[in-house]
Amino acid sequence: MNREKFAYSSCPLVKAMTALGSKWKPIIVCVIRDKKVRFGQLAAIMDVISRKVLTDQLRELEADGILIREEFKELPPRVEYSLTQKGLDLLPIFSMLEDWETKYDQQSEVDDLSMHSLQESLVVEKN
Amino acid sequence: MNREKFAYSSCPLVKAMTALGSKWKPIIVCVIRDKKVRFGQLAAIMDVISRKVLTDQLRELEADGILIREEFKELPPRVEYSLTQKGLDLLPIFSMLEDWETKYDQQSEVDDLSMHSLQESLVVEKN
DNA sequence: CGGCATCCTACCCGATACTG
DNA sequence: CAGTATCGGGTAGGATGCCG
Repeated sequence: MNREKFAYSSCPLVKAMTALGSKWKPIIVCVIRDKKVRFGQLAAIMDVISRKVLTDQLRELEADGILIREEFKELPPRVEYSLTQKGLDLLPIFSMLEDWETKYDQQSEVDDLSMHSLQESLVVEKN
Repeated sequence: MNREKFAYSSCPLVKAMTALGSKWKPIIVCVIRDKKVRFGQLAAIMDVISRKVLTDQLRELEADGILIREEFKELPPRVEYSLTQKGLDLLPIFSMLEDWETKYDQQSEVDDLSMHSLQESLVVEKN
C-alpha cells in the first residue's frame, strides 16, 4: 500500500475497530467487567443476542486476547468468561465513549441503562 | 424491552457504536481532525475507500452531528468537511483506542501509520 | 448447560458508469 | 470537482434444531 496515502492494514485504529467494531463486542466486555461470568448469565442478560452470535463473538474476543474462556469438565457443564488485562484496559475507553454519547444524545431518557446498571442486572441474574 | 435484562435501544454504548462502528468512520474523523478538508483530499488520502462509500459515510456522520458539510456554489464545485465539537470530542477517545491497540499488538511495526502521520499525509496532499 | 450445524436474510461495501 | 445511480457479492448477524 502507498505510504503517502493511507496504510490501511497497519493503522492501529483500524485494527482496534476491526477487533471491537462489531455490534455486540463492547457490550459483552462491559457486562463481564471484572467478574467471572457464565455463558448462561451472558445469554440471559443480553437476550436480544442469539446464542450463536454470542458464541461467535466470545470466540473472537478470546482469539484477540481480550477475554479468557475457562471450561470446567463437570456435569452439568460450566464455562466461565473473564477479561484479560487487555480487556480490562478497554473499560475506561468504553466509559468515555458512553459519556460522549450521553452528553450529546438528545433522546436520552431517565431510564437509560448505563454500564453500571448493566452490572446490577448481572447481580440480579445470579440468584 | 425487559429492564431486568438489557435495554438494547437505550444503551448509550450501543448507540455510540452504531454511530461509529462502521469500517471507515473513525478513520474519517481522525483524518479531518481540526481542519477543514475538501472531499477530494479525503478521497486522495483514503484511496482504498470508494467514492460512493466515502460519500455515504460522510452523510451519516453529518446526520449524527459529528461533522459539518459546507458546499460552496462555485465552479468548479468545492465542498469542505469539518468536525463539530461532538466530533472533536471523539479524538482523545480514538487516541486512547489507538494506544491500546499499539500497546497490545504483537505485530506492531516501525512503519505503522499513527493518527499523527495520517495528518502529515493530509498536509502532503494539500500541495 | 453450553454449545455446534445449518440455513437464511439484510445490508455494508465496492465497481462501474454517468452528471451538473 | 464532487458527487449520484445502479448493480451485485460477501459476510455479519439471526432463527432453528440437535448434541454430549
